[in-house]
Order: sequence, then C-alpha cells, then structure tokens
Amino acid sequence: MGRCEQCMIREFSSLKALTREELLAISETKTHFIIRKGENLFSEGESLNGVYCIKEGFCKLTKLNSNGKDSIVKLAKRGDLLGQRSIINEETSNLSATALEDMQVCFIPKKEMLDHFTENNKFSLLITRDICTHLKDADQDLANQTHKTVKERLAIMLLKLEDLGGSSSETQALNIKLSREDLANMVGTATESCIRLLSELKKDGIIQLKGKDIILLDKRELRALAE
Amino acid sequence: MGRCEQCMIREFSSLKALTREELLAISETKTHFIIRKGENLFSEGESLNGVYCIKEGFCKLTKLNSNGKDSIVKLAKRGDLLGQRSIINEETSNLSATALEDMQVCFIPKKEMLDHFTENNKFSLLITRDICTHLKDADQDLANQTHKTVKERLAIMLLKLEDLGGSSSETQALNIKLSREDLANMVGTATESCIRLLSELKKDGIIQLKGKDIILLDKRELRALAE
DNA sequence: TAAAAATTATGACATTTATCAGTAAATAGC
DNA sequence: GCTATTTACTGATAAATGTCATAATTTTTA
Repeated sequence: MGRCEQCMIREFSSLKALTREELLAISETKTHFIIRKGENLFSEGESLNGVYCIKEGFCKLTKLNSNGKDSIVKLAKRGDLLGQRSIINEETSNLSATALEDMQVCFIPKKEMLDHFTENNKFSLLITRDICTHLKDADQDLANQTHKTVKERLAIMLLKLEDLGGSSSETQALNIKLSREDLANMVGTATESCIRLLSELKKDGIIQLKGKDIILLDKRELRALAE
Repeated sequence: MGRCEQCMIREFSSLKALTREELLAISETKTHFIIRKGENLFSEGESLNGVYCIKEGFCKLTKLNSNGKDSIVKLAKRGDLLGQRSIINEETSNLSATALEDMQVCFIPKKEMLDHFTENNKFSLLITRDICTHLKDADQDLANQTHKTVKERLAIMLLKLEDLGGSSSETQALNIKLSREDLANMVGTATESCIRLLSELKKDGIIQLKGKDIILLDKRELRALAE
C-alpha cells in the first residue's frame, strides 16, 4: 500500500498541514481502492465513516430531487477531499458522489481525521477554509442560478469545466467528459435544451463538438455570453 | 454598554462556547449599534474587520447579479453571526447584508474573534459546524433552484419564512416582512410572476394576503405543493 | 390631509424553456 | 463485424415564465 508521506496528492488539500508523524499514522489506517466509471463513492443519506481523498479521476456530487432528477451540485477532482462536512457535523451525507471516469481513491477513517482535526490547528484551519470556499462557491452558483438564462449558465459551466479539469494538449478538448444529461443537470435545464444550446454555440463557431468532446474555440466570446 | 456575559443572545450562536473570561474580553472590544430598515450592515466586496452578532431584527444577505438584480442568498435573524466566512478565509465579503427592519447589532473585532478561534477548540468547532450547516443549506437551495418550478419554490420559501421567523400570535401573519420584490429575489423569479402566484395561492385558499402581511392558512397543502 | 411616490396587482403578449416524438449517431456486447 | 442499446440530436408543440403597460392600492412626504 502507498505511503501518505510520499504521496504528492496531499499537497493539493488540507492534508498538507499534517506532520510526518501524522501522515505515518494515517498510512496505517487508510485504505486505497478503485472506483469504476458510473459507480458511487457514497450516496446521499449514507453515514460516512471517514473522508475520501481523490488520487485520480473526476467525480460528480449530486442531490436527488423529488421529481427523480439529479442536480449536480459540484464536481471534484484529483486532490479534493470528500465527506469533510459530514464528519465534522456528524451527519449523514448530503450528496452522492459518482465517478465520471475510473478513479483512484483513498479512504481515511473518521477517527483518524477527527484526532488530527482537534490536535493540529493548522490542519483544522485549512479544512475550515476549504469548507468556507465551498460555501462561497455555492452562494455564487445560487445567485447565478436565480437570475441567469440557461445560455448564460451553460457558458459559465463550460468555462468552469475548463478551469477545473483543463483541456487536452493534443485535441484541445475538455478533459472532464460529461454526458449531455449530466451537463444539463449541472446547468439546471432539460437535456434537450442543453443540446440545442450547444448546437447553437457550435453554429456560431464558439465551440466545436466531436462526439463527446467539447472544444472551446472562442473563450472570449464565451466569457461575454456568461456576462 | 451591555455585557456579553449577561447577554442571552449568545446562547443562539457559537459564542455560547466562550468562557466567562473570554466573554469579558469581548465585552471590552465589541461595539453595539442600531441599523435602520433598508440600511446595509456591510456590502459585497467590502473587507470586514470583524463579525456581526444580530441582537434583534431580520436582515437579508444578497449578491448582485450582472443584470443589476439582487439575488437573496439567505436571511439572518436574532442570534446569527455574520461575516465568519470572510474572517476565516481572510477575504472580502461575498454578500451584502441589508436590514429588513430596524436592527440591533453587536460588532466583534476580527482579532478578538480569531484569538478565541485559535485558542478555544470548542468555539472553533461550533463555528466550523455553523459554516457546514450553511453549506448544506446552500446545496439544498441550489438543487431546489435547478429542478423545481417557481410555484414549488415559492411554497418552499413561504414555509421557510415561517420556520425562520415564525408568525404573529395575534394576526397569524409571518413575522418576516418582505416586499414582493424581495420575495421574488429569494425565489428567483420576476416580481410580477411572484405576485401572480401569490394571488393564485390566495384564490385557492392556501394563504391570505392583507397588505404586506402573509398568513399561511393551509400549511399541509403548501407542503404538498413544495413536494 | 392631500399630493406624490412607491408598491402591489392584473392583463396582454413575447420569449424562454420543457416536453414529446422521432431520427441519427455512437457505444457496448456478442 | 453486426446487432442491441444507449446517447445525441432535431422538430413540433405546449407550458412556464418574463416583459411591458397600466390600474389599483398603499405608503411617504410635504
């Protein structure tokens, strides 16, 4: 099994505040596993016994609506920690986490996290700050959702996808591959509306579509559309 | 000036975790003031030098959209602390806070808050938990916003207003008085649409409208509408 | 208290967005 | 490689929501 103190992924999260000794302790209790595309790391309402550290791959965090549709609340990537809120608030998970591609994930037990959280002030501050950042993002998303059109929100989302996952250096396509349905659920619209707007952006030469690949041709124009 | 250790409002917030000594220290540095209806406690983008503790009155927390409209992200009431996120993340305020009625507010300087935050683990845990709760609420709001109709969202909002501020024991009217425009900005719709739906709910005998007063007549039906 | 201003309300209409139906294309399984 | 199945796309239409105009009501101000 890999050793946390040698794992560079920790530099991307609050785990970077842990001492060598603390990392050694975590190495002893953590587990490492593979999640296949489409599988859940955890589900809404589930009680989490620890925190997940994403070593590789993207996943979506969703909330099931009463009408049976998923709302994608956010995306997570390599280096992100999942489940912090549930652990701190001692509540069941608020969201489901589903792999968008094959993932490598480490699981750190609750007790181990909480011990360091209470003992290492730098660590707990970073975790709290991380949660604060999520809150700020959520407020922004909420404001966008309330007064922006679907087209504006789609433009925002495409830029956000590039920001989060980057683009392939060969094909220029966004690295985060979402189905049209998933993209629609992020934007908060019907799948057909989402497809229609993508076609429109393509027709206007702002993006290029090649199968599932999306290439952002004119980011300046996209930003203008996002207002 | 009032003394924090004698102020019962602190029991409603993370401040309840502070020791008598800590409360005495805060009493020395805090200031107390009155905010008139419509005035701002602080504005989006402003850098906050401390945290606000609401002693009396309701206020709205808004985010300005590119189209010049406000989105009301949440409401705050007696006992709530405002500005915690900005202080912890050392960032400017994400939202504006505007009084919905005359308010009494205490201001606790940043340094004072951070000192206790780093030294009193119970206090910092409660603050972190409070932020976690806000994050959970924001995720729920976001999901509601994406896949619920305006009518469903309005029903949710009316129930939330009652939950947050209660109703007058005499008139049964909601204690939180919002203009139709504010209500629309909470629900995320146009003012006229909001008014139209309120009229519809009134026609169906679900609510009663008396000037600005809103009386929830049939909460069961409202909950059904909210799904 | 009367006039002015702001807010609430309603109607007509335009626009956006969702839904349903059906086809085309891509992917998975054999 | 070929079929089955899913996903992507397009069109027609319906429904929801926004916008503009205008009237009724309430609140504010002089």
